[in-house]
Amino acid sequence: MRELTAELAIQDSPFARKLAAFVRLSHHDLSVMSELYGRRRRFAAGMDMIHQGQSDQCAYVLASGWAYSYKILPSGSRQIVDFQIPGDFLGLRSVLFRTSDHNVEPITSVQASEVKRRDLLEAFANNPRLATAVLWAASRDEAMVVEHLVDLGRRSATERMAHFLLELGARLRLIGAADKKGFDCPLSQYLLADALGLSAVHVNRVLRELREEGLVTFQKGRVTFDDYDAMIEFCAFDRGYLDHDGPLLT
Amino acid sequence: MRELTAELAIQDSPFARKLAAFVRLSHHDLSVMSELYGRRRRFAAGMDMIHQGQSDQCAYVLASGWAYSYKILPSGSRQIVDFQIPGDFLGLRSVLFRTSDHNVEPITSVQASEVKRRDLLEAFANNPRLATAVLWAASRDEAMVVEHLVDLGRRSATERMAHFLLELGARLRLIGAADKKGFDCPLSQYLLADALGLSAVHVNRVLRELREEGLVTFQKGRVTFDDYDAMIEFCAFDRGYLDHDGPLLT
DNA sequence: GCCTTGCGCTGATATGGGTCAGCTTTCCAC
DNA sequence: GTGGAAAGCTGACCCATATCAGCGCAAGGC
Repeated sequence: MRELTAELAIQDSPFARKLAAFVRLSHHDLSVMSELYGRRRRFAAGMDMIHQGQSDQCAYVLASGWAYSYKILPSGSRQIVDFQIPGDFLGLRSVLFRTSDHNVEPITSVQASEVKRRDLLEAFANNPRLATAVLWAASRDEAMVVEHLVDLGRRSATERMAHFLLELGARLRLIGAADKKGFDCPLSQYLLADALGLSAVHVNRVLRELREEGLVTFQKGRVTFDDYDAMIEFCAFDRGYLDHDGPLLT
Repeated sequence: MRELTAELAIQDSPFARKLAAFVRLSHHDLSVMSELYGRRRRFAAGMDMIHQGQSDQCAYVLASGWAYSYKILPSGSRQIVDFQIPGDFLGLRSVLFRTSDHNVEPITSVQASEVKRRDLLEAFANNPRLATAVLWAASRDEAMVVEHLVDLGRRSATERMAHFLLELGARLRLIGAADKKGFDCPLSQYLLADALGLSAVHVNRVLRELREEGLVTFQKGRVTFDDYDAMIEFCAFDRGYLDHDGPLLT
C-alpha cells in the first residue's frame, strides 16, 4: 500500500510527466524511479546549489521552484546557459564526469531530490528503458543549448525574446505549468538579459515592443500569449522540436 | 603480426592521440578501437555527410580533413555550431538518439571511418574504460558549445575571434596539428563569420585589427600566433579547460 | 512612517557591427 | 594565357543595441 502511494506520488511528479512525453513508462519503471530519489533538500533563492569547479557526488531533480545555470566571465559579466524548471535534471553531467563547469543557483525557493551517482548508474544498468528516457531528456536539453546558440548568433533581440518565451511555454506545458494562454514566470528582466545576451534596459524595450505589437504580454510575473500563432510566425519557432502530443517511443 | 600493425596504426591516429589526453589507454583498449572502425569513406568538400532530420545509423570518426556542423534558419542565415578536425567524433548524438538536429558538411576533402551503432554500444558494454574516454571527449565537446554560447552572448567581436583561434589551436595541438607558433587553417572568412555570429566584412576588419595589434596573423590559410600570452590575456582564455599536459585519468 | 533596495521603465547619446558597393587577388578550368 | 568564380579587402553610411542617468513603485526592515 505504501509502495502504491509512492508510485502514485511519482507518477504525478513533474519529472515523470516530462519523461512520459518521451517514453511510455510502466508501473515498474515508476517504482524504480521512486527508489532513485534520495533525500529531498530545500534551497533558498540566491544560495548556490552547484559551484563551478567543484566536484560533487550528486545530482538533483527539481521538484518545485526555478533555478538557472550560468557562467561568470573574468570581466564580471554573466551568461545564463539555461533555466531549470520542475522536472528538470540538474548536474547530470557533473555527476557523470565529476566536474562541473558552471554554477547553478535557485531563482525562487527550490525543492530538489538528490540522486546519487551510484544509484543512477545502477538504475541505468538494470533498466535500459529508464536510461533511454533520461538520456533522451538530456539530449533534448543539449539540443536546446544549440538552439540557444543560434538565437544569440543569428536572431534579432525581439525574435530572440519571442522565441525564448515560446520555448519556455512549451517546456512548462510538458509539466502542466502552462497552457496556450500563458504561464506564471518568476524571471526578472535582469535574468532575461543575461540569458539572451542583452542589456536589461533593452529587454524592457523589447518586451514593450512585443506587447504593443499585440504578440505577448509579460507583466507582474505573468506571461500572456496575446496571439500565439502570430508569435510562432514572427520568430519562426519550430513546433516540432519541443511539442509532442504523445510519447515518441511506446 | 597483422594485428600489431593495425594497433600501431590506431595508436598513431588523431583519434587515439586525442583520447589519450583524457584517459591512459592500454594495448587492449587500442585493439578494441581498431575493431570498432568500419569501412573508411571519403567525402568531397561541399557534399553533405549528415543531414538535418535524417535518421542515420552510423557515426564517423574523422581521419583527415575538416568539417563543420551547422543549422539553417528559415530566414536563410546559417549558424555554425562547431568545426570538426581529425580525431573528432561526428554524429555521436545522432547515432545514440537516431535523429540528427543539424547538418554536417566537409570543408576540405575528408576521410572518415564509419562506426556502427551496434558496434559502439557493444564496445562500451565490454570496455567501460573506452566508454569513459569517448564520453569524456563528448562531454568536452559539449562544454565547448557552452563556451561558444558565452562567446556569442558576452564577448565583443574581437575577443570572440581571439578566443576562437586560441581554442582551435589548443584542439589542434592535442592531435599534433599545431604548436605554440600557429597552425594551418582552411577556414574562409565566411565560415568564421557564420560561426562567430558576425558578417564576413566584419571578420575581415577584426582579423586586421588583431594583426595590427601584433596578437595573431591569419593569412593564406595559416594562423600565426604573434604574441600568445598577450592573446590569452586579451580574451581571458581559460587555459585549464582544454590544455592538458598528460592524461587526467591514469 | 520612513528609508532602503530591487525592479520596472524611459529618454538621450554613443558605438559596435551590419549593409552596400566595389575593387583586387588568387586560382582553376579550358 | 585568359576568363570567370571565389575569396580577401576596404570605405561610406546606417541602425540595432549598449550605456548613462534618472524617475517611480512596491515590499520589507526597523
